[in-house]
Formats: sequence, C-alpha cells, structure tokens
Amino acid sequence: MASIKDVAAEAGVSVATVSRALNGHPSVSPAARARVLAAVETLGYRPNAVARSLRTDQTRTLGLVISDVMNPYFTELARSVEEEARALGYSVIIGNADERPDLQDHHVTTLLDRRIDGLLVSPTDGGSPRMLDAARAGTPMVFVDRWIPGVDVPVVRSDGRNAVRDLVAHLHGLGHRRLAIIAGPAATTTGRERVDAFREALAAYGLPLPDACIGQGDFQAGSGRRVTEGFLDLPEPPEVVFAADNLMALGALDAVRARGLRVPEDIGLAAFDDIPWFVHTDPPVTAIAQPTRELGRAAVRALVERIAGRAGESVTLPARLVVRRSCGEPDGPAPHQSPSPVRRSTP
Amino acid sequence: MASIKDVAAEAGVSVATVSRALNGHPSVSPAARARVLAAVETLGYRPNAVARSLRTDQTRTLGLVISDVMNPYFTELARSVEEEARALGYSVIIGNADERPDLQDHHVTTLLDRRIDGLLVSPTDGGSPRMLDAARAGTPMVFVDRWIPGVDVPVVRSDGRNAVRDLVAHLHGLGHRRLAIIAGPAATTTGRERVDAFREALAAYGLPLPDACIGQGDFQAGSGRRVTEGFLDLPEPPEVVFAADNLMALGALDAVRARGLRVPEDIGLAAFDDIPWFVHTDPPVTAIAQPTRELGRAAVRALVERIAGRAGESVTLPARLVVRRSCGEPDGPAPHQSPSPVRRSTP
DNA sequence: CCTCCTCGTGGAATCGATTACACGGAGGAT
DNA sequence: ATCCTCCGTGTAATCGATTCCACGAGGAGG
Repeated sequence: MASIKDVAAEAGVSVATVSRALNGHPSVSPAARARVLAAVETLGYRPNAVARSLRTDQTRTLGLVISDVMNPYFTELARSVEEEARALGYSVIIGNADERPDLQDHHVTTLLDRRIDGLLVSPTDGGSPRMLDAARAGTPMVFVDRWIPGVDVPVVRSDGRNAVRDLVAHLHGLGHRRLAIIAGPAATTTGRERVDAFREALAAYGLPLPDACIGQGDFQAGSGRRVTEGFLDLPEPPEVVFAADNLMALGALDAVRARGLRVPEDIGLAAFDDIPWFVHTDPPVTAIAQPTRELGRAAVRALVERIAGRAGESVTLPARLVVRRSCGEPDGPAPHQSPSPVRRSTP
Repeated sequence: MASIKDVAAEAGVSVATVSRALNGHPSVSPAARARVLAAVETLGYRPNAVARSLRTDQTRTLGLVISDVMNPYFTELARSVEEEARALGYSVIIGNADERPDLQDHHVTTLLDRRIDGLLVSPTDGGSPRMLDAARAGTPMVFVDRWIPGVDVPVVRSDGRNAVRDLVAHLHGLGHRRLAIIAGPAATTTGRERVDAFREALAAYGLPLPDACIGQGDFQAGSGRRVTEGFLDLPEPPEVVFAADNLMALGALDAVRARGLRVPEDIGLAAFDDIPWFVHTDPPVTAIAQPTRELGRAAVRALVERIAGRAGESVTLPARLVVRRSCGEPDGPAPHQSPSPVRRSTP
C-alpha cells in the first residue's frame, strides 16, 4: 500500500508538503498542491488512519457498549448513534455486552486500548472498576438509557414516569385492579425505575403491588416466560402483566400462549419499549414508546461536547404511552380520558 | 496515560525488555519479568493498540459491512460474527449500509483506511470500484449472504432452493394456485436467486409466474407494502404472497390489514428469513429459516483463513421451511407430506 | 587458561503520519 | 541598494510500540 513517502517521491516534493496539501494547510503553492493531488490519484493513495491517530492522539472513533444488540430497542439506538456520529465525522465501534458484566468489561477494555476518543455506555451492572477508573481518569464518556449513580458523567435517557402513570390510568379505566410487573435487573437503573414508577402510579389509585406481583427478570425473553408462568400459577393470577422491556413481553406472550390462554381476554399485557413488531403481534401490544432516535443523537452530541473539552449536558426526554389492544378494549361508549396526552395508535 | 517508557523507567529496565516481558518472549529473566509486571500493575499500564498496529501492520480487527442492521436477520448475523471473531481474538467494526451503495462505499473506505485485517461484506449492489480494487489488491475478504459474481472471494451463504421447493409444495397441497412474489433488488444475488428458485418450483407444478405476480421490492418494509397494495388491486389478486425477506413481509402484513383483509383467509403470506417475531404475529408466519449463526461463524473462519494467507473456503448451508399458519391450514385430515423434510414448528 | 556459546539485556531503527523550526528567495518599504 | 517580511518548502523530531543487532557476563568444553 502506498505511503506518504511514495506520494512525495511521485510528486517531487517532501512528505511535509504532501501532508500539508492533503490537510488543507494554507501555505502550499497551487502548483505543488496540484502535483500532490495528481500523485495521490495515480498511486491510489489513502492516508493510514493508524499512523495519523498515533501522531495526533485522536482516532475520530467513538465506542458504544450496548446491553444487548438483539433487543430491537438497542438496535435502533445503535443505528441512530452511528448516524449522528457519521454526520459529525466519527466512526463508532459497537460492543455487545449481552447483559453480561464480564463481556461489558471486555469491550470497555479493548475500546480503551484502541484509544477511542469517547465512550457511550448503557451499563449492564453497577460498573466495573475499569469503567469507573476511565471515567475518573477523564475519558470522555456519556451514559445512555441506563446510568450509574454517583459517577460524574452526563446521562441521556428517557423518563417513563408519566407514561407509566398514563398506562396505569388506562388499565384502571379498563377495570383492571390486580396488576403485576416483570421487573428488570435491580443492578440497572431502568430495572429499578420502572418498578418504582409502576408502584407509585398504582398507589395513586389506591392499588397495592404485593411482592407476589413483582417478578424478577433480566431483560431477556426467557425470564419473561418464567416469571409469567409463575404469575399464572398464582391462586389469583394478575389481570394484567406489565413487562419492563420488549423482550420480556415477548416471553410473556409465549408463556400465555403455551397455556392455551388468550390476550387480552384471559390476561392483559403491556410493555416498556415500543417496537415495530408490536403492531403485528396477536394482539397488538400496548407499549410505552421511547424517543429512541433522539436519544441516540443527543447522546452523541453530548459526547462530542465532552471530547471538545466542554461540559456536555445530560438530557431527559419523555416517553409516551401507545395504546393498542393487549390490555382489553373499553366496553363503555367513550374511552377513559387520562389527564396527560395518550396517543391511540392508528391501525 | 502511561506508556511503555514509563513502565521501563518504573521497572528499571529498557523498553525492549518491557515489550518482551509483556509479549511472552522467552529470553527475559524471571526477575526482570516480575519487576515489569509489578510496574505495569502500579501504573495501570495498558499497551497502546494504535502504536502496536502501526508497527506490526495488523489491527486484529475485522470489518463487517452489512446491508441493513435494523433487519433482524442481519442483526443476528452481526452478532454471531462478533462472537466468533472475539473467540478468535479479533474485534469487529460494523458498518451499516442501509441498502444504500453510497453508504456501503463510505464504510468500505473508512474500514480500509483503518487498516482492518479483513473485510466481511454482504454487498448492497454490484460492488463499488473501491471494493473491487481492494479485493483485487489482495485485501482479505469474504462475502456473506450476498455476493458479487466474477470476483475471486469466498462466499458464505445459505441455499434456499430446496426450502422454496418445499414451500411451493406446501402451498400447492393447500390448494393454492395463484402465487405471487415480492422480489428483492435485482442488483443483489439473493434478490435474483429467490425469484428464480420460486419460478422453478412453480414450473415443477405447472404453475405460471406472470409478470403481474412479480413485484419489485428493495428488502425494506415500505416496498413490501406498496407491492402488496398493487397485488390487491389486481383484477384477480394472488392467493398467496411470498416476500423475499422478513421486512417486506412485515410491509405486506401492513397492507393486507390496512384493507381490512385477513391472513390467511383472504390472502396467504410466506417469507424468506425466519425471525423470533414471526411466531407471535397474527397469524404466525410461515417462513424459510436460514442457519444464521452458523453462517456468521463460517464467514469469520473463512476470513481468518484468508488473513493467515490460506485459501478460505466458500460455504453453502441449506435453509429450511418452517410451516406456520399464514398460508392456511389443511382441511383434510392428514396434511400434505412433501418429499423433503418439512418441519412443523411447535407453538 | 582460553575460546566459544548461550542468555539476558539495551540501543536504535522502524512503522506512517503531523508539525515545529530553519532556511532561501521574492517583493515591498525606506 | 539594503533590509525586513512573508511565503513556500524541507529537515527532522515525535507519537508508542516491536524487533534487529551488538554486547557483556558466565558457563561449558578443550
């Protein structure tokens, strides 16, 4: 592969002039610039990004360590992150943690070894020493979706509190009283917050959330299935199950169907995270939609700010309820109107 | 960040000895090795992968340029590629082409600039000059899923011919005669092959495939919707629509539902690519499943062979039909038994 | 006791870029 | 005509690793 020396030789100038010509440095004569460009053309020269990075100490690369790529929510997040990064002149290297702290740590380590300019993380757990060290050492970093309390790093996430309140209002209006939740791992902020928000919203309606109605999941489909089976085995099963993410909702759907029961007639189902497929499931699933694209963009912008040495602000965007048919339909003439805007999705 | 010089100073040895100690070179005294390791520990030293790459001319990184990350099939492929690569000591940089040749080209270029050791591509089109140049220049490269004829690069893909034959047998057994297909872009091999296989299979049953029953799609949901609307507007709409990928099937489902029609009563639907969601759609979708995980693994292994300077063989794995309910159910007592093994998915 | 290996080690070149510094020549001001 | 500025250019240092080569010490063999 041709190097800058070859170009210099071909153009009859020094490597310094080649470098300057290629980087738009002002003091290069038009003649020299033309000769360099011609040489580049004939040799098919492309600058070696590795060498450039070593010298300039910047890779123009962002690292993204994501909890689980197979989760459509995170896939979309990754996509929007890459889009915004590309628009800003950065590449992104994605590491899939698969909800495993050890894998998360592996990816953080290799990304840091590669001297990425900044790191975007949706932490799977409380944070490995390596990650916390990096944050403390000043590696530009932003948390997205999930975060770790007590670490001085901007957080870009959505707030589902109002949407969960809307959901409970919707369920209450439908006459449901025994509500259960499939929670995410307590080690994650989203895992805890969604349970808290649910409990609070229930309390506002004077409804209890007994321990038997809190199932511990891990954001994967399998756990959704197991927890739902437990709910169905209860002497008095819940009327509606709220899954704290879309994969666990998928597992819940599996479990219900495996028993030969129907949604929503036998048991209702709602999910956190809206994904295209929820429109097409049987029945379409009522879900809480996050502004995923905007989250990805905001996270990249905050990170690039940090890289530039500026503050990089935390961003919280509201989620919203999307009502479909999986929790039952109002039999009264007018549907219950909740105080906050509740969008009814068109079929 | 601590460099090898700092470690050398701390340990009281030369940088050469540090490098040797860290890379398991045999001629380092136990004493020196211990001092180096201790120094590494106290300084929290991590080798700079950028510098190492520059010197050794290898990045231990693979590039993966994928047609569309939001397509669950490719997401799974990307995941299995990363898994196998990690097992072999490589990192993966994923570039999402979004079915756009210009984006594909952009990613190939930046990956090459970063001096990745090898490139995995599922080409969106006939191949940009840059990609063909790279292949000709000897960049280790493997095509996965799709390929470009006439380029000397191993291909790892699945063969859907038999599965498509099984599908047509299944449809014929159900009494369907007017069959239509939503094709992929003619610029892609999978786009062409699936139509060809479908046409051949139909011919074996003496069924025609008139032009009106071939809709041109682009592997995205929107095109599936448009093409299906066209089919429904036909004076004699087809009895079953076969979508050449899962996203176009999703679009087709949309279009059918928008008209207030039902699957499979009013029109049947089948898809190439099986994905977890097809079990949960209304109705569950009959699909052709590719051995996605194995494809990803085989592709990485072939690429690593190429990087090592060996041949790297092409691999073709069979796809198989998974029958669900979206094409109708046999009304006779015993379902039609096709000659090849047809798996009936468990609910 | 001398020679020859082997072993552990350090010095320095190298990878391919960027960039500080030096330098020669052209042109303007005096 | 002389001096001073720029302007364009080249030389060389530098980034952080790996690795070739040389060298000194110590042990084995003659």
